[in-house]
Amino acid sequence: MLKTSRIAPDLVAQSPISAKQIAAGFHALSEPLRIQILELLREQELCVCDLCDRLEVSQSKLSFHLKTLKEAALVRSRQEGRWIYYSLNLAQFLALEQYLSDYRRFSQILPARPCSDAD
Amino acid sequence: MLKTSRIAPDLVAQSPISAKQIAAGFHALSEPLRIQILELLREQELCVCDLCDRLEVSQSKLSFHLKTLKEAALVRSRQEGRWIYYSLNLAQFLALEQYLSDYRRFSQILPARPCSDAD
DNA sequence: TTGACATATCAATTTTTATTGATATGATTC
DNA sequence: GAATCATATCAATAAAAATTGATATGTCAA
Repeated sequence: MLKTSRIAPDLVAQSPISAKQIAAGFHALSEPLRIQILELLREQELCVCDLCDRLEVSQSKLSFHLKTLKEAALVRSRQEGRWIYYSLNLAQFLALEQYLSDYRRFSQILPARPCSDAD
Repeated sequence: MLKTSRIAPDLVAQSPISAKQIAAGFHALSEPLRIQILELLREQELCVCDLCDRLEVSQSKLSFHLKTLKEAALVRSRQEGRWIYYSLNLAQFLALEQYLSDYRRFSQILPARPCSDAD
């Protein structure tokens, strides 16, 4: 059985996510650099300059991808003085996870029917 | 608490998925028409001509997107006479779902640290 | 074995996304 | 307020993905 941990209280009871948000979310997850960014943010909140250093990419490039991630709601940002800290928005990860799990849980997978015999 | 159903026996114990497969999977999920295809396949296995009819899209276009989905292992195909039936590959949905759930389950989310103070 | 059908593939084009370098914005320090 | 630093945005270009129409491949039925 899948080892599913309990879900933290601040992650439950999200409003239903739109198809557009779903697509944006998966799109944001489909780029290697963005995945690297997310992996780093798993460990801790980071400011843009730290991400630049660790990933060895230009600031402008990073800014572009952070924007994509933020628009997809996968990350949040927070300003502190002149730094802007980025962190994961786990609620959105959960929303995408649940979208996928619905396939597994609610798909019928009927046996084949003769083609063009559909209702 | 999340209502997680038991996982069917044929879905467990997958070999670890590569980063490339993850990215390809999410990329395949990031396009509206491909999402529509998957939604239709949730209900039943379908041949290309049925999908064409239902989605009102050209055969060549559909073929292109089906290839993307297949390369991402989200769907399978099976030939029967001159028809090719497509169906969901739920194991891959599960793999992506688990990739996402690891974020939720194993991310630390430490409080901010002063920028550039990293080890 | 010919003709019709289902699907895949290809080449050309269009559209979308990403990269780059330069500049703008806004906060901080002197 | 001038200089500096962190970050965002912009315009131009490059690269990747999608669309289209045409053609190829393989199956079936007559």
